[in-house]
Amino acid sequence: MTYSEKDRFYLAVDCVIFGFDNDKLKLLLYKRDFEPQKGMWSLMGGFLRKNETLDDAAYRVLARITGLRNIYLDQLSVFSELDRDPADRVISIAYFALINILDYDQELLRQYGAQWFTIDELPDLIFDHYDIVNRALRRLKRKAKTQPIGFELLPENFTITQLRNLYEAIYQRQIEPANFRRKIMSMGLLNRLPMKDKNNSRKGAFLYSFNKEKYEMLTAKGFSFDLSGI
Amino acid sequence: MTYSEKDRFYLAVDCVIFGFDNDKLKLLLYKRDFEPQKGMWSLMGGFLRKNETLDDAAYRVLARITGLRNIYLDQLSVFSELDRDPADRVISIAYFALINILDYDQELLRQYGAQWFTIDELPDLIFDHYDIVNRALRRLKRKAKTQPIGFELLPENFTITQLRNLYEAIYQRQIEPANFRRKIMSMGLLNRLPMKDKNNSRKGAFLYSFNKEKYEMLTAKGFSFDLSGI
DNA sequence: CCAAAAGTGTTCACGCTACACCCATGC
DNA sequence: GCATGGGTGTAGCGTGAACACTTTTGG
Repeated sequence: MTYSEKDRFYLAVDCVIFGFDNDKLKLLLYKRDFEPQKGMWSLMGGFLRKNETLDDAAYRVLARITGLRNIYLDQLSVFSELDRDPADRVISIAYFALINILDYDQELLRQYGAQWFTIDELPDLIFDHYDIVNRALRRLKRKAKTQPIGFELLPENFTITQLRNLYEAIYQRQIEPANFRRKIMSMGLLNRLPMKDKNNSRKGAFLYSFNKEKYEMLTAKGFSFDLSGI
Repeated sequence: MTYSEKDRFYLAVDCVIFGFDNDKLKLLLYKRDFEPQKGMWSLMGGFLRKNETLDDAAYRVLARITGLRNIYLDQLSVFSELDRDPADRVISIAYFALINILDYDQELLRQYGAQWFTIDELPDLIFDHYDIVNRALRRLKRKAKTQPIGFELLPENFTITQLRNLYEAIYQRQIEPANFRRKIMSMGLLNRLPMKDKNNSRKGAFLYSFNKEKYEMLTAKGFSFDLSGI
């Protein structure tokens, strides 16, 4: 081999999996099932294998715990501190994933000892996983302003109020309902459905779905999703 | 070792090195000095070693070609396609670096066959390095709006016009001089020096330096650098 | 005095903010 | 008919865009 004299390393992917439940942003964690630190809470992860890319590995890990494919997944960054894993040198590529919390496979979660935690009530995590989560949160906040990734966290159909609650959870502050509604509607990316959700009011709130095709069409024409001024 | 049955991989860092020369954004490339593709233009790179972090490796690579330390350096992303390097599976962590083009060590550059290229007149590059450059450019455009990284590309002292030329090069469009000046001055991050630069006008333009201490102080108080509305 | 770049003033339009107000409906 | 969340109207303010204008000084 050309590079045979060079060092080689173990590579892992670790996934920060976000979900949104009513009005709280949540994180999916699981109890690590091998040494070291077996039994501690951890991000869902796994080692990279010879014949897959890092994205492949991340999707594999996610599918294993959630049973889901076609999840929103984004590479976050690499963590390579020498002693981040006390057992051996492992370089971790962190990913962050957004999933609709209602979609996951309950049975799989139980099997893996996985659990959803509210973002500001996290347990202790192994290694540098807490740093990774913080970085993922920063990334989520940044990206949610300029890309329509929020919809990945909601069910197919949602009310404007639900959407606003999601952004309030991400940015941890109140958003003026009237202005938020106008802003999001003015982009013309939501399809209004003929049904109303009457769980929260007598009047009922219209349900909407995100028009991904229109978003892609507009994006190709130079449109940019932008909620920075909310 | 705990993980002995797992696969291990070669890891490389590749650095996208930006510089700014008068009114053009430039990239530092070098002629690859080992097989495969020896003699082709390439990003400056190297393999990760056992006892260093990825950041260490990137600084080592940069110091080798430029002779500089204390360079602005930022992790970009990981490239792990199976066949990106035809010789063997190598996973590359791309970095992007910003340097003041006047600072570099000419002798080292000559020694390594390195050369500055204008960003829109790049030669053919090995492997996926062109993709890496494109990603770095996008990152630079994004980051320059919300962080004062432009100053890394300029000499210690600069005129407002030079600063504007830099942003025009990054965003590849004209910026209204009057509005740019007001915007940048309103942040209060520039120290005006008692000297004028008379190279470009009879009247002369005041030189300024970036007040990093003040930036950090303001940032701690919640201030955000923001040129998004330029 | 004049050219040419540095730097200032001013108007306009647009978009966010804040808050008042109307709407629909189950009880 | 009234309480409740859904949804609309609107005045005011801040800021970017555009461009006219003033300043400085070497030739």
